[in-house]
Amino acid sequence: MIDLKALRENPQRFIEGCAKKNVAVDIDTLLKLDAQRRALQTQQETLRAAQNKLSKETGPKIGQLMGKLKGASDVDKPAIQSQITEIKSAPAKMKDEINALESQIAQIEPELNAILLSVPLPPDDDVPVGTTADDNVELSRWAPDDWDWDKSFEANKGFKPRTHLELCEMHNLVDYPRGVKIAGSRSYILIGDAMRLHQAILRFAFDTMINEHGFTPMSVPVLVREEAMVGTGFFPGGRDQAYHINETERGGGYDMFLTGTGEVGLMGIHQDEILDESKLPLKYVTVSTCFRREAGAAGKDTAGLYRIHQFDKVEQVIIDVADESKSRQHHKDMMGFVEGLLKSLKLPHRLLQCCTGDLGVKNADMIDIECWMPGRGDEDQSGTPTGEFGETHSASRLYDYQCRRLNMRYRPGGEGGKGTTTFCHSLNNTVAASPRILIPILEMYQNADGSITVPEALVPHMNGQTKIG
RNA sequence: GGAGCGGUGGCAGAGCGGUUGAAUGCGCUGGAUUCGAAAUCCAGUAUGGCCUUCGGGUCAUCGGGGGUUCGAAUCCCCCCUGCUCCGCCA
Repeated sequence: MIDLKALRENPQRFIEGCAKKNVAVDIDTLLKLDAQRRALQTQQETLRAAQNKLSKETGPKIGQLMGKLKGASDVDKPAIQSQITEIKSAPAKMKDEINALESQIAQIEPELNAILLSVPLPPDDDVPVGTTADDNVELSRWAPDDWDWDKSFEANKGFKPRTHLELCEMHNLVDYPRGVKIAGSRSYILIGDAMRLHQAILRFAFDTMINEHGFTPMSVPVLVREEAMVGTGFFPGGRDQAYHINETERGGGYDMFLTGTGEVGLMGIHQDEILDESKLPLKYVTVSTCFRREAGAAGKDTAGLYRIHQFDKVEQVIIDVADESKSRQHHKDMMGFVEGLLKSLKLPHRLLQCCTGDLGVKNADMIDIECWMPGRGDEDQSGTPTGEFGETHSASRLYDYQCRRLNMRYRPGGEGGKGTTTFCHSLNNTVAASPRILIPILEMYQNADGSITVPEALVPHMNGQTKIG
């Protein structure tokens, strides 16, 4: 959520932000509703103040008269009674006026809040303006010494690549038909060494974050309330993408949603809290199962392990003080952790600066990390795929957008400090999402005979196994 | 699933229809005392919104929502949540 005050002071910044992000939000209506509400609120509060003052005076009077009434003779009672009625009538009349104003405010608020929640965080000025993923800009790329970007897979390795689909079939690593039988389209079953490899990469990524980068490991809920989805910024915009469990109809007090990323659980931990500044930054890592409906992706990436409804992901999150330069540094650090991981796996990859149109509502900046996947992309004349980058990671810098929604704050100056409470900044980045990351691993580590070498870094997590097939 | 008891400020914990935004204690901040410290004493110490001539004013908030009342932390209803006991399951 953006700061309504900031919007009032500089609406142009947000209007431009919407344009850059290619998001249509009616800022004018929002400002109009906000002005209306404030005017009504001021009126109402003035009346309330008068009412409060009055009832402070009438309270004791009524008490006195009530006492009198008890001891009064039947002759005097009606007179006292009418006095009480009269005293009561003045605040009662004000109450009607206040209620009328309140119902006017209540009429405005739902629309105002709905618009406010959908106003995107303006992108940072150094994010290139663009409309689609085609406008994203490559920042850098890395490959091990034995990989030449200018050459095809075959020229690099001396044999034609098999796609991960072919490799999985060859070694009986994935069972799609049975996955679909159980759970419908985009479902799969990882078998044997594929499941071991899946667990190995997750464990390797998780351990690296904990042991080398000082992140605190967490297990968080993946089945959450709507509040957590709204708080983290996935709702209302991404409602279609989440699985919805209708508990209300079954007698529950609220519905539940399956999270599409561990970010929701991690960020939800400190919702509504005022954090101790001396304990910041908080660095959390989780491994969790992620659920995505992939609505609107019909027909896209239907084959293989690329776009699936359920997967597991190691996710990192950093929560720190509201300081742009610190946020920027964390962002770099978090990408550095991932690059370190990919380098130790010897996976060719690149950093891709997402353009404004590809950022999503909640990010000021987002950088994707894409791994080279030899089995993707167009085919050459001989029917061999020419390879393509595929997104495997996404690093987001959100400033206070998420923490404002989550009401997550800290007090500058520490406990007992004099500063006013301030919304924290938050960032998140994938560490490893599997099985998608298995695609580049299987394809890059395949040998001429179709066997797959286990990446050295993962061997310890595969009980010493060095080869598949 | 049934029964009972709870949810109050950073924490602990009173209040159970009328100057109670809330006693008291702890913690924290400032000051006094001291060569310094401990101890003691004094003062201050919730969050958010709106208005502001920037001195302040004002409204809301005692788990959440609704209701009763001139007036609700306090009474009623619904929901969330914690604990204890019983049942059920592992």
